[in-house]
Amino acid sequence: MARPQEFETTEVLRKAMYVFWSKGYEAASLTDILAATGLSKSSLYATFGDKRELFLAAFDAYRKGRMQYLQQTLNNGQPARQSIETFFRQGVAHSQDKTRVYGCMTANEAVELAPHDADIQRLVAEDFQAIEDAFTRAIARGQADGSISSRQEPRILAHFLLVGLQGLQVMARAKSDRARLEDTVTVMMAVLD
Amino acid sequence: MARPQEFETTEVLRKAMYVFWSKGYEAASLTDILAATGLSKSSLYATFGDKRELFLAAFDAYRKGRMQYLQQTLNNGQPARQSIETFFRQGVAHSQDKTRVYGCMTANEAVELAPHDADIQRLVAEDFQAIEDAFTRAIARGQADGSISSRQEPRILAHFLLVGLQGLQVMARAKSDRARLEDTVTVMMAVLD
DNA sequence: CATGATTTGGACTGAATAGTCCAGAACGGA
DNA sequence: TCCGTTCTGGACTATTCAGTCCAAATCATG
Repeated sequence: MARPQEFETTEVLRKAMYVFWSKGYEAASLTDILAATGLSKSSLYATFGDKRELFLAAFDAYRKGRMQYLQQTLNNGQPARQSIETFFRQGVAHSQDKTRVYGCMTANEAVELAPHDADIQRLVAEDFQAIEDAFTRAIARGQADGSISSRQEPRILAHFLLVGLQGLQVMARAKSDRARLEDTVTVMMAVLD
Repeated sequence: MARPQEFETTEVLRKAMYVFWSKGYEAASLTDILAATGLSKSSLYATFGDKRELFLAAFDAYRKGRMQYLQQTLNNGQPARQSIETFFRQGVAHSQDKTRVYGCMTANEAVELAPHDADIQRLVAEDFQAIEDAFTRAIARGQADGSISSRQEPRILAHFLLVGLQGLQVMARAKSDRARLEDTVTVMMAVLD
């Protein structure tokens, strides 16, 4: 029974997320975020609280979106090995798309904030764990469907893929050469044989 | 024929490097650096120029020191495979040492600065290239001395190790579990077989 | 059309930031 | 001892930062 909000909360959060993802927490000023979202300071503070709270909401949105994409790709109906390879190949392709943000926000925050912020460290660890779990399930499936011939424990292979993924994200963020990243994905996939 | 400096330039640079390495460029304030080095503002500005110049000098010192350590470890007289494994095992061990800075400064700057700073991007790329080159030489040596049985191109294996190294550095910076990192090193080394 | 709840823009604050500058201390050389 | 050069501490500036606050605009409801 009063004036309605002039913006879509989730849309604004998505735009703020891109700013944090692209620039990092410290380098993303409120001015940047206001410009990207088009909100006024009062609206932003009323809706999301302070910068840290906004960041936590944005990081949460990032992780949710990413996990959904990961799950979807790993369960796309193909044999597990191909699903995994598709995920990595698409990641490398995205890393060359100039319209996208380079790298992975979780890896960025692992580097920028985790060492000095216990809350972030926990969130990052949870996200790493979730990625590892998803890989673990995919690998177990691949060992069952015959697409993965390695008999190594799925969890160990999954952690290896997680580490490789983070490495690729760092390289991608530094705008590394695509062909080399592709070669490395090939080497990584061969570990599953 | 005048008053001498009261500090050792290289020692001060080393201390400043640790601040940047630990906190990142943005989060490392001049106040932090002055406290860590014990210098006054005038001395710091007179000796190193502004914050960016100081950072570049510190980053340079980091890369030099790190490359020296890498070369030394990769050429420690053992068969190449063991040299490489020693390098990774020591890296994981260091990542658990609370008196040390977590992670790798090059990986940190790849994440924080490279996407928006062409100079840093170039320095990071050069450093990655230098690491890859060192791995390439070690792998070629290992294929010659029989310790590495994979006949895959040394450069491709080297880039794989580089990506794995960056991934381990990210995980280490987020204080990941040591046992899992060790398992992943084992998987990575198996790629050389 | 009037009321009242809610949003919004923008002025404002206090703290922290990088960087400048200079007066005076400190010291080597004569 | 004195001179001249260099170093050093700290005051100072201008800017940017996150965050607060309130008056005015806005809109659903009656």
